[in-house]
Amino acid sequence: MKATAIQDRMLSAMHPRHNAEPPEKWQQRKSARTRQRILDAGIDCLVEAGYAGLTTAAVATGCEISRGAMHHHFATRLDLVAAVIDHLFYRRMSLFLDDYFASLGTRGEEEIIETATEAHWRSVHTHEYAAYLQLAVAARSDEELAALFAPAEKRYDKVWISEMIEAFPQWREQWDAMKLASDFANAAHIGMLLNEGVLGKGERMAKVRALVTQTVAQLYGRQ
Amino acid sequence: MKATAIQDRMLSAMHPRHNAEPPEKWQQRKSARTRQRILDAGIDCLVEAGYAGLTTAAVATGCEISRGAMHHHFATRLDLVAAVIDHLFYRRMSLFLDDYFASLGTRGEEEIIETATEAHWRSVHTHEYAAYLQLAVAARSDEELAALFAPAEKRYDKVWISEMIEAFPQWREQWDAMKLASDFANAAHIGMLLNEGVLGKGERMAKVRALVTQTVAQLYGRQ
DNA sequence: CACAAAACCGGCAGAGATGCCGTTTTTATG
DNA sequence: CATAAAAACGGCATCTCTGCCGGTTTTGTG
Repeated sequence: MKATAIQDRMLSAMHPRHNAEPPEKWQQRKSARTRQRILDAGIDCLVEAGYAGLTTAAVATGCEISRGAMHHHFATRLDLVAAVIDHLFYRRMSLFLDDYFASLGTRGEEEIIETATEAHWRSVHTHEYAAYLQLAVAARSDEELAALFAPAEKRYDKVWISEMIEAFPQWREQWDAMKLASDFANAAHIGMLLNEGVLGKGERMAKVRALVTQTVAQLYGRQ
Repeated sequence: MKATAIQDRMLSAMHPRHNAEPPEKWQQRKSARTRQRILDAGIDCLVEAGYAGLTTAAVATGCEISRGAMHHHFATRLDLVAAVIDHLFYRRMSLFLDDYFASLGTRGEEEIIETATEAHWRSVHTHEYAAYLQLAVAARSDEELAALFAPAEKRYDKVWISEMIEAFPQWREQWDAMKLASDFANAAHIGMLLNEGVLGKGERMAKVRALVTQTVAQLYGRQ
């Protein structure tokens, strides 16, 4: 299906080895598997204990390897952080695309904007997004982290925009509106997530959500 | 002027001793002054090094007192954190009100919504808001902190809503729109702040800002 | 002025994280 | 099977933060 092609292209742009064939030797596969487990554990650490909790010790414990093995894959904490960041953006995009394309099939073409907006709102509630939030805020007060995080974030944005344009060539006249709608929904949904403690998950939040969705729809000239 | 009355009422609701007269004895005044310096240094620490950087040692260094004196005022780190949270919300509201009422005078009554929205956008860029953001995100992965932060946040929200209503009794028919607009602008502006790394400070951000302001205005039936 | 109380000082041990390194186990190669 | 290379292991010194505590200086009181 076409969705897969778009997904592959976007994910390849996010991660060079996205659709590379797995290595032949068992040793290399094992190493890659361990590396993945480390990165997944890193995301867990971020969600459960924040950026300060992303320690080499905690990650090693989290995926049940020794600190020695940890050090074999990532010599310093910052090496680990850099790898976690890449892994995180890749997974974030991957998960969103899976959910979006899956939900596309269940609704009509005329509801595509609502579908996309709702998928984005769901994506904000994922494990991966929680980890992203921790990094984004930590990067505001940690130059070392910011030096790694800012470029990754910009790359994610670039891939997002360029592929959004390629995915909807028929909406050429609305590309500007599309970009603005994306920026707007993105900002609004982060803010709503952060204010969930005050807004709750009931009617008060629903009203804000409805307003955001409606504003997005208006940008596309709908009502 | 009337502004001062509203400000006093709101700030009193945020802080019991808002307009209490300063203590007579020099010792108590000195103690209170030191306490203030500690809390201000705590906010600085949050901004510069995040919640993990809000350490007793760093704060003591920041306001040039000994760790002993620090311990005299706040026995444990958590005591300090609790006090910083209260201080922070108080200052956040205080700064916003100062800015808002000051800018009210410079513009016409018919631009009151734009004035308020712009004041809020400015408030998001303050030192205090940066510290708030660090706490809000840290609280998502730290139960001890959340136990202190969540109630403070809810109290701030409660004061905000009730006083917003008292401040604009003539808009009785629009209270619901007012609350929604407040929630919406709040969420949007946080999100925009967090995405500043991607949106930048130029035209791209300006477009989102304009969209938010326009959406708020529409809620009040304007446009 | 004497005495008490408050405010402030700096050192100590414990806990946890970091980076480093020598060693052992597992897998690949000739 | 022998040997090399990769992967995983766990201990060590160091650093920082924490909580605690005995001692000192400054301010208040009779």
